[in-house]
Amino acid sequence: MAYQTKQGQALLDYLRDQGSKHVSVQEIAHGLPEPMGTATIYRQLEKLVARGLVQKYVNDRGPACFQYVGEKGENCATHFHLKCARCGALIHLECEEMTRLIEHITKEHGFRTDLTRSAFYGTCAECRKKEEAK
Amino acid sequence: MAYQTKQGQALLDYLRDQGSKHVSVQEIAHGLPEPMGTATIYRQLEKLVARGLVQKYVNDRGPACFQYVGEKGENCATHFHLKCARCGALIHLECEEMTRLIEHITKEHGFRTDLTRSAFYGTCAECRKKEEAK
DNA sequence: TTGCGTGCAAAGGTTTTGCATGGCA
DNA sequence: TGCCATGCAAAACCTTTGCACGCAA
Repeated sequence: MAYQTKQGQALLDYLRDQGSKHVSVQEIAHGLPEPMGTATIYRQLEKLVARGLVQKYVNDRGPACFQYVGEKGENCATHFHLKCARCGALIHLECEEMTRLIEHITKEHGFRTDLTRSAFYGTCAECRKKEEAK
Repeated sequence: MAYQTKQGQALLDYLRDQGSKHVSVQEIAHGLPEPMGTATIYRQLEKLVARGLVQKYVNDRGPACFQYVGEKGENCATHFHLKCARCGALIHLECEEMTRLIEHITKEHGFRTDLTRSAFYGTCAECRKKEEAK
């Protein structure tokens, strides 16, 4: 049903190499060892997102970013993300308080949270220091 | 420093009438009593967002949405939002557990969360029922 | 009178789509 | 061989910008 192509493989390899970094389609196009059509990148990414291997983030400005999150449920579905609106840093948060809250929301409010698609936006510790220094 | 124009007033009135509903620029253009240039809508919205009266949400697909949130700190900065990825419903959540978590993140992780820009994405109670019924 | 706000049209950038061709199974 | 994937170019879309004119202060 789905063919295995060298483009698809190259893209997945590339994303995996980036670790938890967020990359845009343009960055991908420049970073790939072999040139690849933009349309192909978009179409492949769509498949990877559908398979749950890649996470898509949309930004207020500029292009969307993509991040490799590994096999389904392997990592980013079990913890939470804090995204700094100032420097763009993505902080992975694994803490008990968080887990407890998600459970609370599921049980008391009937809302099933999708951790791979949710994040808190705000200011990270680093940037807070910079702001206060001003 | 900032002029008061009838366009600006009309836009604010319109948004206030929509309550906590999310509307796109196109919906605004169609909903306003008097026609208004698209560029003006965007420019006015930018100002309202900067003033904290309006909140902007970017979506995976399609145009961004805007929501009236009232005077600074009046309401949506004090509680949290759950957004259903299936039906688009926006649920306003005011609960102690949530407040406690935000405090925890601020103190223990040094991250200052901006509640007006953060939301949990997932499936609401209504849609979960529908899914289970299938 | 000053200069910000408006409206139109054009530009800009990102993402999608159509279609002929290429390559996997 | 049958069909999905690719690539190119064009289209579609949302949003921003330039510029002349209008209007608030």
